[in-house]
Amino acid sequence: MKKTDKEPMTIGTLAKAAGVGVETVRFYHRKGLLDKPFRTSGFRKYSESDVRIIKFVKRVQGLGFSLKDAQALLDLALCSRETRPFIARTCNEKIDQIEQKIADLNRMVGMLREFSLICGSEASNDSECRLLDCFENNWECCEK
Amino acid sequence: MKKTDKEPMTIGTLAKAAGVGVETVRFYHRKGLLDKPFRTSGFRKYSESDVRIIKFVKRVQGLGFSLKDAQALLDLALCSRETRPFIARTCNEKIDQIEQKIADLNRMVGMLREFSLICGSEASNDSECRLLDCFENNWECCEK
DNA sequence: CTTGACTCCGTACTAAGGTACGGAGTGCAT
DNA sequence: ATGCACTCCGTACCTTAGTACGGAGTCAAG
Repeated sequence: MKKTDKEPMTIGTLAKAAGVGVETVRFYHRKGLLDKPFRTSGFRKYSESDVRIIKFVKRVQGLGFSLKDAQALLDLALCSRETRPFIARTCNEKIDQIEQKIADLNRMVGMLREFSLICGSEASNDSECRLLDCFENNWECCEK
Repeated sequence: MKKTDKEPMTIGTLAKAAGVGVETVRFYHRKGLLDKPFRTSGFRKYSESDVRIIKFVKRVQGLGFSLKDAQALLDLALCSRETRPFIARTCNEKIDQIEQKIADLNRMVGMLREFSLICGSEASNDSECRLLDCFENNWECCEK
């Protein structure tokens, strides 16, 4: 165990480690995504776990979820006998949400593939092909 | 062919048909998602194809894409010999993007399931289990 | 030929998620 | 002990994607 690993960071170091701006960290405090930090003479002090929280948030966000969603996921992070039922329910809701999204994205990819095959290939003729029409026909377009 | 199908609509009729507000239609004009419409004595006149464009945009948006993305998709909506290579490339980029997102979401669901199993079940002990840790370890958490 | 619903336009506002500014205090290296 | 980088705080500003406002013009039914 190296001593340097456990040394508290200032906001700038944290921001750099997490790949965000200092202002973003302050913003996350305002939004309650990060707890009120310890301070030494006014300066906020952070640990590795704060880096992890920010990276987590950024990842969740990158998948198309809001900060509020990220917060909900963070909130179910710790389990105990009391929180278990709530956690189970929240997890299942999240899972349903995500699976819905996956299904939509899969339909979207299928449609794009179809479109690419028909409209992007040299073999195709000059007939107009509208992406729009594909969407309309329940994503089962371009068949003819 | 019924005559009524081809009658031009006013902005309010279009908005209702597409399930958006009148102001949204005007906004889409400003953003260039809808072309400058024909006008009869000042009033914009729309056709069914405008309804389709708006529905398309809304659908694409619902999948987590921006209006800019929607516009790009609209732009490649018509294919011809000249546009084919560009269309194929754009489609494939989009497909890659989406598949990446799907893969991430699948990992996310897997992790949530695991978490739900371990932390949400009555059988589990009181040990701390952090969703965060799961995310960190390449989403292959909670195995033990 | 009036009345009510609809449309016109520019401008302002909202909410989310930051990003920037500016004056003051702090910490540390020279 | 003096700089310079870093931090503090509140406030203002930015973008995206709309939503609302308000005064004026228009259409169409009675």
